[in-house]
Amino acid sequence: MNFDRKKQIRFKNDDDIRLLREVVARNPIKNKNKWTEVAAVLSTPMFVLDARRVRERTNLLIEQHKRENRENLKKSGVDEDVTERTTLLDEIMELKEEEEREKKEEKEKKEKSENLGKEIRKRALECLTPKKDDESDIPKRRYSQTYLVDYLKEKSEMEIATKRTELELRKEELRLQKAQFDLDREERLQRMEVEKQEKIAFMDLLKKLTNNK
DNA sequence: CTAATTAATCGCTCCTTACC
DNA sequence: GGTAAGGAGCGATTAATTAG
Repeated sequence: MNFDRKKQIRFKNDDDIRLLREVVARNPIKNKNKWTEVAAVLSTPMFVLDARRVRERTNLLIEQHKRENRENLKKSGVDEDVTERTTLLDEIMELKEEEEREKKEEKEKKEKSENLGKEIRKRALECLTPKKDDESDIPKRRYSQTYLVDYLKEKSEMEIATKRTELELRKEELRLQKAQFDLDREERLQRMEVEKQEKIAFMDLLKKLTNNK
């Protein structure tokens, strides 16, 4: 028995929607401290939340959403209901994926440039270390200096070249990502619109039927 | 009603980041 | 280098909800 444990706060569907809206609006995936803001916005005296609670609830919802998607797919492609709830969850998942991709890329880039630096330094060092005596017809100092200059030149050229290609690649990637994202969003909105129209048509039909009675 | 299932809380640990 | 601070996730425990 633990007496200092808080009373549990259960999320209702409305609460979930409000939560998901805030998460999409503020993107705490990218700015960790935003979890606090989200919690502050959603908290009322009756419904007290902290950043951790908000984060854990979001994760739980996403887990459930993923599970549902998997199951729908298995049951031979039942389309998910197009509701605000699922739309929001999809968007949050995209935010998460985007963040992950960015982190991975950053890491890879860092490693790459580190390796490049190491390599060049190593080679420069090799050329600076004294050779055996039998090569001494070339003055040591001159010998190493020219090589050092060469390597420095090589180094900066390589860096500029790789940076340029990396930048172009990155730009292209971003463009594609954005295009895909916009496409997805457009598709979802359209689906929602179609559903709304169908609902309206259905209601009209109902009205007609009842009036004609 | 009780048993089973699902969700919330919390302690702990691991990771990253900032600072020395 | 290391280490303090804070975020995040995992798992055990407990509480609430649902099924039977």
